[in-house]
Amino acid sequence: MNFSEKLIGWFEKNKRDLPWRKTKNPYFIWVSEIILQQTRVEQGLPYYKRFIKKFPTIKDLATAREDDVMKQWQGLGYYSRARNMHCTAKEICKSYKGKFPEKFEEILSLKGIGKYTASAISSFAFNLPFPVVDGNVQRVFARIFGISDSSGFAVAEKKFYSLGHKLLDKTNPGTFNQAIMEFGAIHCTPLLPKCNHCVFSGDCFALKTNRVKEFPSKKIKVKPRTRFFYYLIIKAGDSTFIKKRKGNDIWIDLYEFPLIESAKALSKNEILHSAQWKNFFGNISVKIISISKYQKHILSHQLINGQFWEVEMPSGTKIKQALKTFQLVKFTNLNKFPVSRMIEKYMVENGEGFTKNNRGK
DNA sequence: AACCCGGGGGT
DNA sequence: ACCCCAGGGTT
Repeated sequence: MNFSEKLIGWFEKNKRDLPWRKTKNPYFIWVSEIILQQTRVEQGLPYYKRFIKKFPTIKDLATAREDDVMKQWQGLGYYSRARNMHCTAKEICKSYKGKFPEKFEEILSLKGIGKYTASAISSFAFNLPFPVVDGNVQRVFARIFGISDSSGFAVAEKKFYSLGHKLLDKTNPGTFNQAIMEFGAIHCTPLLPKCNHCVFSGDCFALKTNRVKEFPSKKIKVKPRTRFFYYLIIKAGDSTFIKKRKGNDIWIDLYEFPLIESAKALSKNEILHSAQWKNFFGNISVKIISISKYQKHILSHQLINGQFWEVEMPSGTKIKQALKTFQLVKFTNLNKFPVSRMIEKYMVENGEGFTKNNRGK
């Protein structure tokens, strides 16, 4: 048996029953691939079901409001994925009459679709012979063939794609690609791979040399940056101020409360005398209703300490220019706006009229 | 080529 | 505390 026969033999016995494996609709496959980038199947599955129900066709997605698209993504992370999908849906309507392109180069040219996703869609939906190389495939290849180059670098990438092209079953690329990723995801796992009963046990370099733990070689990780976010929940009757995040930072296009940010922890006094506080309130005396404990919010690359201040401005206060750049929104309407997990968690526990995003189970 | 972008779950 | 995940865009 060759590589592909062993692999697909294993796949047919062990594959999971997943909704995107039952369709050839390139739009559904695209949605699933984007959701599953850097995201586990169990976490992405409810989002996938909700997303294609809310936006059943490319046109539905293209004509949706940005806030509605972001709301569907709320809590998933890497929000540029949602922005890029929205943009690409519009592009497909404009340049391809709403029909998903069927050529690899066309698919690859779309925003948010790189080499991996273009290969996945091409092979799954159109049975084109492009090998997928994701984290799973790299781990499987690294172990079986003893590739010690650190993944993420050009040399390693060339070796992985070269192997992929060589081993790919050209008569059935879609099944081969799904099989090798599934094999990495549930058999040749990062920790505790099931080497004692493996179809490649006779071929695997790492196993034969008793060096499974050394493959794939680890990449150097960056030290996360620490930040302190002080969010002001300003009570103005039954309303409060929010604004969409912009710029070149995390959580772009999600909404948040007026924010005082610092690279180090600030005391209550430091906040009350900060330039940012004065920018919002000037010298008027604001009533502080409550100050929450720090909420630690961990991202892969940042550690954010969030603190929520509930404050009330004296009635009849003239609103400073800084606050005029915000939207005044009723507490009961906060649910309509996509927010980060950190804000969602706080509001679910303490906010008025805010319920958890319905993301299934 | 290096850096940036979230969040969750496993160990 | 550390690991990893069906990666892609920007600089």
